Amino acid sequence: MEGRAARSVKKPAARHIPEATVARLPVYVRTLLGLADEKTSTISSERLAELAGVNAAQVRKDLSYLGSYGTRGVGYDVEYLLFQMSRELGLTHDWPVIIAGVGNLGRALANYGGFGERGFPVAALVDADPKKVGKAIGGIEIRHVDDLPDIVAEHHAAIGIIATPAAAAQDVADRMVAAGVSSILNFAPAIVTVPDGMSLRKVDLAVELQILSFYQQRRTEPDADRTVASAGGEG
Amino acid sequence: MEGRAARSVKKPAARHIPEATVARLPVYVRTLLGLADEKTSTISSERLAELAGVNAAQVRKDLSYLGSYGTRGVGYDVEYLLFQMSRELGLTHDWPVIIAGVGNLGRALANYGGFGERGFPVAALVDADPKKVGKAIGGIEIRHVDDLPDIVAEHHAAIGIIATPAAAAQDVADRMVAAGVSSILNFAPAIVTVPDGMSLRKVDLAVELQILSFYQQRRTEPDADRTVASAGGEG
DNA sequence: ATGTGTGAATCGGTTCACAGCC
DNA sequence: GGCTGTGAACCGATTCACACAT
Repeated sequence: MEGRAARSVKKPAARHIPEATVARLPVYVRTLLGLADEKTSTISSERLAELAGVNAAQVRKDLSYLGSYGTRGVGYDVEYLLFQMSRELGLTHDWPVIIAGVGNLGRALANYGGFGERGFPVAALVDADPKKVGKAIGGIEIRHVDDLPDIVAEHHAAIGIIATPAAAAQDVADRMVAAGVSSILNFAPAIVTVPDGMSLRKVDLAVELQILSFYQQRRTEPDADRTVASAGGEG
Repeated sequence: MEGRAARSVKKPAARHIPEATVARLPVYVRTLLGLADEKTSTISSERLAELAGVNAAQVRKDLSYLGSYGTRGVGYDVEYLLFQMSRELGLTHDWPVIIAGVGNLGRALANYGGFGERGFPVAALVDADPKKVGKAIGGIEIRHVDDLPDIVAEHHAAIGIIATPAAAAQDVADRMVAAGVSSILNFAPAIVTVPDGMSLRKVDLAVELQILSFYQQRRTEPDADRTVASAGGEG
């Protein structure tokens, strides 16, 4: 860690914030928003840690990457911290997103209002099926995936959401990238790759359940003896 | 999420699988299923790594936690590996899940057919609002959250999905645990805690977008940051 | 010759513990 | 006294590199 600037040559790049910390910042923001509502003006790392479900030292270290925004002996100013974190996360303005794939999952995501409420309005829906084009879901018209370049330009969209079947995911990702999208959230159960410099995150709902299933399995079947009432095939 | 030792003396961790490995197993399974379809009979760690989007050494190490299922100089037998991994993950039978909260998100998840297709049929929907009780979504009747104990017993459900508003999440989690659920997937934008020995995973869609927003922000807004000069120091 | 299985090295991240400031 | 900010210790996970099996 190069906390203090040395006389040696150093990259002028902006502070590097560990990825794990970045992933927690939104949780802190959410927590602070709740606190701001109830007029709490300052908060200690200990209390924030408790509310955010992490360790207090973690909170302090995480916040220290943003700068020294706390006051020793006092804590952090809620409003100020919120402002700094929102700015850092780029939450000072909306980010229109484009959802590709209007099958079950895409429809579900389009109908789910939670994106818009939290600063990520769904700007457009695209699908490869001409029969779906022209229809609308949740008030947003479905357009053809070939129009992606226009749509991206039109809405200044930088973030794309992939909700297509697995087989189409990589192709759609490529088209999104070509159209100018540089951040992708992939819900399709497939590995997609993007060029260097782009961001890619994935959420696979079934995988989450399978992970739970692993531990559940171990809990209910301590020694491969008791089987849950079901098909029970065992080799 | 620690495996409890059986009655024997402390078993020296012969079977402990790192959490990070567990999280990748479902991806391997998915990949292998695709390979099995196209009649590939054996696969090398290198090829599997490529398809699963990870490093080859990682694949070998991960698989070695399950046992020595590969053949040196040859690779892994796809079918056999698939069988072993499915068994380990508890995917040899279905796991009925219960979704709590029938707002936008819950409706979206209930309508999304992907859970059932992949071994996690939605056994029941519950909500606290009496006006919603009795209605159905995606063919599944909505029942009152007070009935959770009955519903859990009835369906032998071990996994619960929380899709309520943030404010209700902890209460619902507590009720699920009391009703006998021991694995929870939380979609509500709130921190929930469960007793030791239970599993809890969270998926926050807005948080995923906010993480993307962070990197997007840095990409679009070049430096705009003060210089790191030796005179500055901190504070 | 090929590709697994695994100790050893490495890396990133978490937690500890305390110096420094209010 | 109270609480932040951060080096240092620690811990888990990833990657390397090579012995070993086929």
